[in-house]
Amino acid sequence: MDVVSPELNSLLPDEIMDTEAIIMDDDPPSESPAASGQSQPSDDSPVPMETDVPAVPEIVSLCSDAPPTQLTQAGTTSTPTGSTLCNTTSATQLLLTSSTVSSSSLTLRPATASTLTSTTPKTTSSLSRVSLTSGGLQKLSAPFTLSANHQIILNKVASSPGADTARSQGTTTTTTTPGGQQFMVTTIGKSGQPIVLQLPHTGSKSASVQGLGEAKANPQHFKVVTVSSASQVSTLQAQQLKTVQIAKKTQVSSAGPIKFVFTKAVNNKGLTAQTSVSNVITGRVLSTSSPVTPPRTITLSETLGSSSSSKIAISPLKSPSKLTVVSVASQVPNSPQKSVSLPLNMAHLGHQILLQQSTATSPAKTMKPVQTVTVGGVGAPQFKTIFPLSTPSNVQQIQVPGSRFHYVRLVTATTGSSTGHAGSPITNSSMTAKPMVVNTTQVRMSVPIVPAQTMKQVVPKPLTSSGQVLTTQTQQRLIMPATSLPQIQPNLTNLPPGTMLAPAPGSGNMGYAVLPAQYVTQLQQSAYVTLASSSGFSTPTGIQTQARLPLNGLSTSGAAFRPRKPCNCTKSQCLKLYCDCFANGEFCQNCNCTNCFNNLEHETDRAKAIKACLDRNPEAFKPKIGKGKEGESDRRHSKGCNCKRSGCLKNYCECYEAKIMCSSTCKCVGCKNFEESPERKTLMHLADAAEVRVQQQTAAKTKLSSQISDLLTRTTPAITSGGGRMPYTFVTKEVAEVTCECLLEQAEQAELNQQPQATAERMILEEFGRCLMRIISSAGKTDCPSINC
DNA sequence: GAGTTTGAAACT
DNA sequence: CAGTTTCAAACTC
Repeated sequence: MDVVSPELNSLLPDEIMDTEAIIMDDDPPSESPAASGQSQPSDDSPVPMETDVPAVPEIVSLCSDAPPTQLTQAGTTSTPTGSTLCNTTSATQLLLTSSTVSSSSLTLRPATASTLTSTTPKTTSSLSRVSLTSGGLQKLSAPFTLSANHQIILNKVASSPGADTARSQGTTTTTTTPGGQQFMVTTIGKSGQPIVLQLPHTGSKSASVQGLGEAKANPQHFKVVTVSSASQVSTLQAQQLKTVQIAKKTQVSSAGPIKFVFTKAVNNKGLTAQTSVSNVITGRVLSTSSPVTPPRTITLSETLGSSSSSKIAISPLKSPSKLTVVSVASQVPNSPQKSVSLPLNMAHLGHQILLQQSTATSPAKTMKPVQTVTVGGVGAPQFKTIFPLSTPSNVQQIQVPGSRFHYVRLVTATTGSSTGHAGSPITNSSMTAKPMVVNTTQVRMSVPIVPAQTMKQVVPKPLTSSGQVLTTQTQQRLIMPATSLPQIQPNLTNLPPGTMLAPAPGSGNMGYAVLPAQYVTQLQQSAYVTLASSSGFSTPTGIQTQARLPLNGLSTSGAAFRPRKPCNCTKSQCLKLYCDCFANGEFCQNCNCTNCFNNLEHETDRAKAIKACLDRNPEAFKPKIGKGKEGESDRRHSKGCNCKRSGCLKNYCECYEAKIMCSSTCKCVGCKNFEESPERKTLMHLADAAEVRVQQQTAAKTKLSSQISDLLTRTTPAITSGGGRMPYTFVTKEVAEVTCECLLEQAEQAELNQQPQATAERMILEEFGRCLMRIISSAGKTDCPSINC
């Protein structure tokens, strides 16, 4: 069974791995009776991450739109398709992402998809259709408990008979459908906390129990994994966001594995009934791919009128892979727009997040383009990543002085109905399980990005039919790096800025492509984008459109970004910090390096290299030039230079190169890079003078160029018109004849006077000079200059 | 453009 | 942690 191993999970940060939020501790018994009966109060206070998201009561449900105090329709456990998670309480919403591949046996029909988010009683009936290939009964085993109200309670305390007892930190429950599908619910993190999944009522299906080992026999697998959490701390409240993902594993079908991403927002603190809920998916999608089919990622997200958004993420990769998807918000139609501030400190998280953002006023059926990108060279491992089709308006570039990176602020294109408030607590709209709205304008997200340049070595592959992204999501998404890379995991926060971990084929748990954020940006600008509308599921007005965007990022506005100097590495394979590209968390592109491994084709090696660098220096990928101590406004080198011979007045010195003074942190010898240094002042003056010279030269060139252009403009018509002719045009046949006569006359004079030959030649030349002068002088006077000897 | 210098990174 | 080696950029000619 391809499940996140406990060892791997144990490496995940607590912020991510903490599944406490799943527990419905705060849920009133009336709201989740089953949960109350099974759950255990958690003494562990959630570890809020450095975010500003107000806390929201933790609610885990498998479908939305449940009235605030009303339990949702309970169903059978037969929906490994994970179709619906009903939010039984107001606080937290489990965002379901379901996916399907059209070519696979796992087919999700529009009608089915529409029911995914339906919270109405119809959900139950429609869910039966939602079941992917198997509509059979589900087997539930301890600690998988099916409550009376059709809630699946995952008691972490209890261990599944078939499960490995060593998994003390979580339990895994496998549920198998009659059709052979198997879906596993595993809780990662702290034990003793049940997870309550409230399922819609399908009526005819009973739960059965199956051990973990049985899953292997099943051709298809669903993996529900509580992957990670992202908590955000605001001045008011803190919120933990967790993700439950279900990955469907097809055995040998043409379609690749299908990943179901369940997103759950975990609230640590209770909120008022009208507090909106924000969902953030920070989990990983565990998927396996068929060895034959190309990677395929399909994301389906939809929001119905009063339902929460559901998403399906299918990413059949060639090998077990992980994809972190962050769902920031969903929309709340038919309800007052409630905003949720989800500041995500990228630096803190060390992740790259693909922000999914909903438009506040758009109907639930509003589609947000989502980009699926397949990258990798020919024959190289292919990667699929879901990217939002971000409009330029959603990204604000931020210039950080001294930073070698460019930052962007993801901005929500909120509409007038959006009522986002900075720092405002989350207003709960989950009482009705409505999609949540995130005002990302408040997202304190700094994602270092890099100029979107054409990838020399890695070119996004055009999507084929298998690489489409179908989405009904109206949210902007952030893809967070997969957090399960053991080697990198301990230092996730120190990954290269904007790094995203993407699944890498054939590398098992190592299979991650550490994508520079800029690459994502580049992909966003260059990759083919498949636009799909969820309305195809919910409304007839929906359209599915595919738009091909230019592959070359240079053709986009992103090309205007800072061009990076190409490296010339020869021995480091561009996997050492010697390489500026690598040190900046960038892929090499348009470089002059040889034997370069700093690309997606060698993502495994690259990941190892990153890990090695982080092991040596956890700060390796952090900007060296940062803010000084508190009170110091000047930038300063975080580590300081160690110059010996340059006097810190050459670009060998990192301080000087960064145009900053050396500080006390420097260990340089003979430093002259300080404020009062006369050498430095001289250099500065020289530099200023040089700059002035350059400017003057530039201006002169510009002026000269302008004059030449003007001259050509003036003279060109003159040649044909006769006015203002070029000088040579005055040397007509007549003029030449006259001139020759003059010269001959001089020769005759010299001969008559018996002048020496030298004198004769001189006389002739002088006459020729005079003739030329006459020609020139008369050029501007008359059209037919007369030359007289 | 080739060769040298330099200092950070990597290694021991 | 210090000393040495490696490396690529900066610099010089």
